[in-house]
Amino acid sequence: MNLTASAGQAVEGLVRKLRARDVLSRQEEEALASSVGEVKEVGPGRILVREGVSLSECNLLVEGMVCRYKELNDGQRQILELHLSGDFVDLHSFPLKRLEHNIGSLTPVRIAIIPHERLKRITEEHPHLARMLWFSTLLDAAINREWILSIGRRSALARVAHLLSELHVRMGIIGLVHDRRYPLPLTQTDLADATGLTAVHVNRMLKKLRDEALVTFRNGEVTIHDWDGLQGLAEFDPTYLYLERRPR
Amino acid sequence: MNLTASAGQAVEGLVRKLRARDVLSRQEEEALASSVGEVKEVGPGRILVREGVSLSECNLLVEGMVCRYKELNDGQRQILELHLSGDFVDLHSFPLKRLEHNIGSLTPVRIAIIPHERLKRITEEHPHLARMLWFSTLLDAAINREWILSIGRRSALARVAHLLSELHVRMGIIGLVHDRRYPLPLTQTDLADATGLTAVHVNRMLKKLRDEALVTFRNGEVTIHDWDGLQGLAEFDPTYLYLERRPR
DNA sequence: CGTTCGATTGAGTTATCTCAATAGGCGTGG
DNA sequence: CCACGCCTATTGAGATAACTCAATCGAACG
Repeated sequence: MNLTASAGQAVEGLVRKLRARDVLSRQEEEALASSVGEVKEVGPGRILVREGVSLSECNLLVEGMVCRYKELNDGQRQILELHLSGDFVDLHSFPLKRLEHNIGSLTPVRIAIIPHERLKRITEEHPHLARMLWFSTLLDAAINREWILSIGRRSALARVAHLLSELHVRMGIIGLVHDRRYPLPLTQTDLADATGLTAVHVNRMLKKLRDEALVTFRNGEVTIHDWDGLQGLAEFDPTYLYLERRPR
Repeated sequence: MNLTASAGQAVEGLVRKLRARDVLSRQEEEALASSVGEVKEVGPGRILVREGVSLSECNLLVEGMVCRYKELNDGQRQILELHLSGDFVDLHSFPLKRLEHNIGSLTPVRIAIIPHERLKRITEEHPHLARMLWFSTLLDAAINREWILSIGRRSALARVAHLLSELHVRMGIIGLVHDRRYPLPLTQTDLADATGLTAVHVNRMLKKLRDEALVTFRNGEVTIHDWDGLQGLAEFDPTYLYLERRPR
């Protein structure tokens, strides 16, 4: 059936992400796919979820890139996390019922909508799958914590290097790294808002990373020249991404 | 029965925390209490959970204060979150199976141990309670995100003010604020590690907050002199603590 | 009563920011 | 097809928030 096929496609990225960490049964995959409601397309630079609004459905990112962010009164923005295809961007709105931050699209995106009602049923009928979904929200929290360390204690250069390293690994998982390159449709201002720096300073750090032949970020594409050197500089250790498969 | 009584006491703080946000049935409370295994006491400055170690139980903080933290190679430390009585400190180890950061005691603490096996049973037999536990891990994530904003974009003064504000509210929930004062058994170095600053600079910021008659932190105690002024300076808005009770 | 740890303060340093100017790329409309 | 305007990237120069180093002081502790 057509609808099922597209629902299957919609959850494909998520399924791959979960399977990288644990065993997902056929029934569980079906339960996920059958939970997908509408699939919609949204342009870049749009707010997908606004802070404080009462929610009754979640957004699964099928294609494109989105970010979560908060702003201060003077207009300063802080990006809290970047999301790639397959990320269940605001799954946490299911237990929380609202978000305390915004979610915005950075590129044109395709989004699968999953009603909270369906998720509730999953927690009742598929406890193991529910635990995996729980896990995936905690993976976001682990990324949040690594960013706290990064912004709080790493130098500007290491912060940028760390972010590009994290994205390299996460892009790799979803098959978007080819020949040590991956797409990164961000401006230097976005990068600054993600690292707690200024756009001007990010520019200088990128130049330095380029000059030291570690990475290049240009024209929306990142090229890794020296992965070991980059990881070393950033003190990047991917264990916080919980990539090993679980025992059992 | 004696054991039940002490288990009831052990989960009391958590129960209060959950009840501040949703309805918790008698059976659910019992299910929680009956999940408590050992209750143990640990001295200050000890590591309760070490990063990377495979885990099969969680720690519920009954009394005292603990923190999660990470360190860089050069010894710089970043505190990721502070936990108070009633916090289910490493509930996230249930889905994650290991942590990517350390958990250390800041004071003498009393800890209730809850085996993962019991939690698994809760997810199978008490889906609503399981969702509340999920919620409580996401509350930590919300705090993490607010810290990212704070460290990334607030001034040093506002960062310290924000942290003292957050703790004021959280201490209030568990009944530890009396007469605009609450206990805070941290050194200025700890505060620095939580805010991504230097101990020296934290000292100066504390002096400034004192001089401006906003807050005083001295002898392990915080006194709020001007709550509105403090909140204003910090741009502190407690909605990220999800304190409203859920509809239904 | 010496030792240690945390708090405090001064003085000089530096990483990062701010302001500002220039240049490149790209879309739109004449 | 060119010209204009806008957005992003780049670079220089000067400003400043936060850091480092270092000395003093007080309280706790054995």
